[in-house]
Amino acid sequence: MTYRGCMPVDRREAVLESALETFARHGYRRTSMEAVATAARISRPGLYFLFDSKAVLFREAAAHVLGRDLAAIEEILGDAHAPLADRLLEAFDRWAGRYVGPLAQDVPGVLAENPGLLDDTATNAPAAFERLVTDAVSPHVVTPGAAVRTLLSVSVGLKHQAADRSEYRERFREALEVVLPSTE
Amino acid sequence: MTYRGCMPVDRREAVLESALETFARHGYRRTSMEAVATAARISRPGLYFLFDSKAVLFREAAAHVLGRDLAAIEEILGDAHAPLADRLLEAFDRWAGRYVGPLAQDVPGVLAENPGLLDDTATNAPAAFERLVTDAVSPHVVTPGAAVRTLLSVSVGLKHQAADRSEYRERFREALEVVLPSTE
DNA sequence: ACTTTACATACTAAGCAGAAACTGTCTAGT
DNA sequence: ACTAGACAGTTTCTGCTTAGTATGTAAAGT
Repeated sequence: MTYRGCMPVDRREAVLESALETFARHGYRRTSMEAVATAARISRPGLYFLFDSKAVLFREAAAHVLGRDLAAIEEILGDAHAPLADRLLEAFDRWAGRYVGPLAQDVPGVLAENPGLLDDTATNAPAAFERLVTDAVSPHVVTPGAAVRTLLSVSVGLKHQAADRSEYRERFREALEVVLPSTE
Repeated sequence: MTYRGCMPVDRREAVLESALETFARHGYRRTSMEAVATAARISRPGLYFLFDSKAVLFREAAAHVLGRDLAAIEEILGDAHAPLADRLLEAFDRWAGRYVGPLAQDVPGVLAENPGLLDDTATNAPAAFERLVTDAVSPHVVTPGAAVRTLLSVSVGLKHQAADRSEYRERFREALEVVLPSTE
């Protein structure tokens, strides 16, 4: 967006990513700016130089990471060469599967627990994801809306049922075979 | 089991049902034996006459209610006249849908929060439900296991997504249409 | 087959003061 | 374009005391 710095890779982005990681690990409230600064290898006043407050930092970190994920998902789904089921599996894995399991840090969790801190980008991200998936599914299925809503429910359910990411992927692939009747 | 009383309807059963209702409303820990006794319209020492301890009462209440539910579900699914989708909708509604929403008391919740208090009947109830559903689905579907596991994931997901029971039912019916390709 | 009353023991919730930690800011330095 | 250090004001945590409540048992009654 605007000019921000002199580093080869924008420093703000690196800080945003490590910040959300830290927030996700311990929760928003229990994560101190000191901890975020240490994880980003800068000083705490330096962190306040980059972001006006803890709330702003969290808001921007959430928007940044969700934006990245949605962009990656859009690219995955746009690759018309791959089979639809494969694209959907990778899209849902990126959206939800990678956050499944006790080892994974729960990014969606920390976002859900602090809805008041999020901006429109973050709030609308789930709807944006649903639209991306619907667009990808539409050409292949008779009732895309119902199919996508069902897949979203499966994903939410698996997030609670699956013990880890690989189980999420296995079970979601199975669901895709059930929901997409021999597409292709 | 042993001889228990003189009432036309076994008093223990009435107590068990009102007890689980009370436990579900406030949680196990925060429900006093006094509250259970009052809800059952007996005295607290009278409650101890019927059940040796609070833990035993909870265990038996859970087993009793789950047994009732599974019996009702078995009957619903066994009615071969009704279309499969209708039977499945009613079965899942009874198993999960009726507990969706802020007004509903969360029986599954209080069971999940106190796993150490449950006996085998209660612990095995989810597996028993899955078997009942699988048996009902098997004659109509090529991959019954996958279809049932998917429906279970949808149900878990909807429990978190749906605002109330009627939304659960609508969305689950939609999922049934997606999963069961024009059965019948 | 229960009820009422009562009791010992254990747990838990409430309040509260002191300690600690956190946020946001500032200054001085490089 | 930052770092180091420090500071005021506020929020959170900790340990403690005390009061309230819960469990399980028992006695006596109907």
